[in-house]
Amino acid sequence: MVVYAGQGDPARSVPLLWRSAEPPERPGPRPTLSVDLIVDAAIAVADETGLATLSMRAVGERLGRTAMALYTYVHGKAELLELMYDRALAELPSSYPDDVPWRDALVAWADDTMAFHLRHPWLLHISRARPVLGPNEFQSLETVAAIVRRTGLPPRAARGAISTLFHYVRGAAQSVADARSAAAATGQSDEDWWYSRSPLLEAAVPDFAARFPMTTWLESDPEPPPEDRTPYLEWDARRSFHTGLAILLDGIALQSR
Amino acid sequence: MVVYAGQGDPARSVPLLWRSAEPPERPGPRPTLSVDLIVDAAIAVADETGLATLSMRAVGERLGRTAMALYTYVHGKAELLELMYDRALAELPSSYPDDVPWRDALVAWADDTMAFHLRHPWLLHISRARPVLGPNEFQSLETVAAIVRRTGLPPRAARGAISTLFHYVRGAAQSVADARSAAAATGQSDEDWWYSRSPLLEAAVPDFAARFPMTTWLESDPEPPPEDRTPYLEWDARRSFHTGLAILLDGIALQSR
DNA sequence: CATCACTCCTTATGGTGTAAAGTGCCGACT
DNA sequence: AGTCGGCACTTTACACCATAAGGAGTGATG
Repeated sequence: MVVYAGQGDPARSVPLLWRSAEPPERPGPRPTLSVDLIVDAAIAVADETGLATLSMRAVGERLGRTAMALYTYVHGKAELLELMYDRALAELPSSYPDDVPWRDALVAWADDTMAFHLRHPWLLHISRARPVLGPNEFQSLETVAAIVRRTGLPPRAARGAISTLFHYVRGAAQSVADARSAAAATGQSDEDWWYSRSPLLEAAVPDFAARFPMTTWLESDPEPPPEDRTPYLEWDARRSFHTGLAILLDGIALQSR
Repeated sequence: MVVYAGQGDPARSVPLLWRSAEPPERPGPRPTLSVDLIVDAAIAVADETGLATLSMRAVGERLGRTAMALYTYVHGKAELLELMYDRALAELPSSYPDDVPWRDALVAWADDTMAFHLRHPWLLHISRARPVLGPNEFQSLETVAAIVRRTGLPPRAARGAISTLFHYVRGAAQSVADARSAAAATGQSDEDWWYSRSPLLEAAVPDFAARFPMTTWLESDPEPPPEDRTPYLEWDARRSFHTGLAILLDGIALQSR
């Protein structure tokens, strides 16, 4: 299951996102919570235990309230997710120096964006099909666009390049995040997991090398193992991140000439 | 929420995947279901209504049984998902002609893989962090590897290229699938959705052009609209799919020289 | 014919989002 | 000063979910 953004009531969520509505003084008890507090609590829950365990009850409990208390501030879980999404994006750097070559700037951007998604892996499970239209989402687009513009590409091609860059970085982050959370969920390291399965596989498919020659070829010439104790899958994903990015940037450079 | 593969009991799932266990003749009532029937029903449910509504109950009902009846054949939902995943992959072509240039073969592969994921968008929500180790998963790797090998890249670089290609295609498919399901979920076309939001955005952020100059620049020189009635987001995603792929293949070609 | 392994069912538990209604607070108006 | 009305927050309830536990019936084998 994946969560779709942009599903809240726009008349409510747009002002909330841009904080353009000042709550007037009104009769009744003073609110003891606020949208900001709730969004912060929800992000904390998602960071710590993942989107799957992000329930209205969990967020409420973290604030010493019941789940229903949140509905005064936020119309539902969908709206809360939009707010979380845009809020988290505020963490990203909003500009990169323009006295370095665009290529270096894009590598820095990719690294930052990768690290950001790994700090908040739940972001990867929020679909970007419908933009949230929040200030930080636009700012993040603004930031890459400023770099890509320096390639000299016209707007159309720049849009394509940006979308490809986003996909690439999100895909790579997804790999690493998945590797981590799979390890956490099963309590098995990549190696444990593999060692527990490979004998079974060999038993079930004795003629593996004959049946899958190309796969066998791919697995010849293995990587040297990582020096530190980084889990293999994660290490591999990170390593290939930069080589893949280089391919992509080569392509962009080629297009812009 | 996302689903992780490779979490079932390997001692059970590997033989199930490779169908290497023949059920012996036993006393008791004859089974009226089978793993195959269940997996087919589950795939049908997922294709029709999405992974979010794929419940054990729904699969059971489609077969005229209760949810619990399935547990005799399949240990749980996680195991069922692994089986669905590997089964679906059987649809992919298992080879591409080697008398065409590798570049054309990769474009054909990408198109097929894209179309495949759009036929079964729920596949995109099954994480590939831990491989399922099923026959069709290996076959799909085998198929790309056979093409990529013809670039002349050594195994290590080929692995990187393959992983980048997979990410790219899955990412692009994700965009299109998300656009579709967002439209279905909200009952709004992209245009409806945008038209309902843009006045609100303009009201909330009157100084948009000054505040986000690069974004404004990006949106100058808009694409000509699609001739047919394809929804905009989907049409845009499909169009940029091939230009992005071209960038990527340029990069691979560059690397292999 | 009795046994016994097996399929399938009913029931129950603890989780989810959120609708509906109840409680008590407190600023604003008379 | 007293009352009123609207709001924050709670409790309760409902319809779902996966699946554990245990019971009922089936049908080939001894």
